[in-house]
Amino acid sequence: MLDLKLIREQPDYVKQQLARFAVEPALVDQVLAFDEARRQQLRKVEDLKAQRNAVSKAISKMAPGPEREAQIAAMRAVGAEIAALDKDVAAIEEGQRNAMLELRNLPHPDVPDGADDSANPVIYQEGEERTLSFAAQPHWELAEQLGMIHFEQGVKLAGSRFYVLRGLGARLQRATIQWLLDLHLRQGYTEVYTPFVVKEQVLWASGQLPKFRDNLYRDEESGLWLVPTAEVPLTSLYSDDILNADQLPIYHVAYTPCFRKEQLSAGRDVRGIKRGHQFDKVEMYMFETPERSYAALEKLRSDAEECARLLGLPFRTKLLCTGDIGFGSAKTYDIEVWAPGQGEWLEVSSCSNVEAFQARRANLRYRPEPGAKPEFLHTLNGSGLGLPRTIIAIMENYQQADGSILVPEVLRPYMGGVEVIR
RNA sequence: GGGGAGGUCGCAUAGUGGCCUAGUGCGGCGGUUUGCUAAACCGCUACAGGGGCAACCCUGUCGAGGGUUCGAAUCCCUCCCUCCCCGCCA
Repeated sequence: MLDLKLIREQPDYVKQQLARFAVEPALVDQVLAFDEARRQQLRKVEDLKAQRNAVSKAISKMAPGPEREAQIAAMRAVGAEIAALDKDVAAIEEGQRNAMLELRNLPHPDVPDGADDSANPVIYQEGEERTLSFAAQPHWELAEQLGMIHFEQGVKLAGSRFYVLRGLGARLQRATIQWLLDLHLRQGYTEVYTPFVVKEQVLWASGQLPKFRDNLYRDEESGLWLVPTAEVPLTSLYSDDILNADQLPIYHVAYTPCFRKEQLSAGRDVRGIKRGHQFDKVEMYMFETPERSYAALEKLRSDAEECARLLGLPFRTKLLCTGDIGFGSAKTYDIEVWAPGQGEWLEVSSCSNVEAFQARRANLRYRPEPGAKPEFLHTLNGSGLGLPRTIIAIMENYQQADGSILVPEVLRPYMGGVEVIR
């Protein structure tokens, strides 16, 4: 959610920034109209309430009689008026909130204009788009030959875009998760294990709703939704709280499965495990002061890059342009690893500073100084890393001419010392 | 699933229709006093919204939402959560 005060005070600036995303300026005017109407009605109803409070108090001290009855009758009328105005105000506030929830975050000055992902500049790269000395196989062939992934069984259990990991395939994923978590602990994050289902409000807070409604699984009976990323529960960990400045920063890391319907990308990436309805991810999440949040974004990015580096995967980092950056984000880096079997760069991490966008939605504040007014804090999120794609890159980069796969050195202790999958 | 007890200010508690502008204690902050510390004493002690240049004033919030009433922490309804007892069970 954007700062209402900013919209009120600099509507033209807000419109101009939103125009970079082809957001209609009328949406901003709509918010302003609601705001004006709200204050107008509020003034009326609050005056009436003050009057009623004062007269009611006077009534309590009056002796029974016609004068008292007259005042009670008068207040009965005022009460009816208040009820009508209260209803009015509530409707206006709901309209305003709904309009506010539809507005995306404003971009950081660094964010370049661009139509789509092809306009994201590469700002850093380690390793290259290498080819192997033999004909590289895509991961779905390698994994099936080695018995690491069973695609048909996944379909049998849950339909298309589900798969079963087996043997060293399952173990490789578990080892990678474990290693990633341990790495992030060393980098200064506190591990968190959250529910994998959440209330609807939690999805509004992180900004998945309203935009991704069709991409989320939910249970009608309980009203609970399956998380599409750990970012969702992590955002609301401290919602409605007021944190003390000395508690900040808070850095969390969480492993969760992620559930996405992927209806929006039906037909894309149907082979292999690149895009499934269920996948695992290790996610980093930061709660920071506004002054430090951009320094924290650089740490987040560097911590995510370290994952790819230590796994020995060629990677590059892009700065997302206006055409590709997420709804809530002010600035986002994507980290991609090279997959020589498929011959493409795979996005394995997306590191974003959403500034106060989620904090406002989650009512998440901190007190800068003892006794000072609470302020919204900044939150950041970044994958570290997304599992299936990391596994794809490991399999495709570490494949041998004979179809076996070397286990990256850092993972071997987590694989019971297994060095080669064959 | 059944039965019972609860949810009040950071914590603990008081409050069964108007004396609540939510009291008291603890903790916390500031001050007085003081060689230093402590004690004692005094004051402050939430969040949101609206009005005003400002001092300040007003509105709302006692788990949430409705209702009754001139007036609700207090009465009624629904829901959520916590604790205890019983039953059932991966």
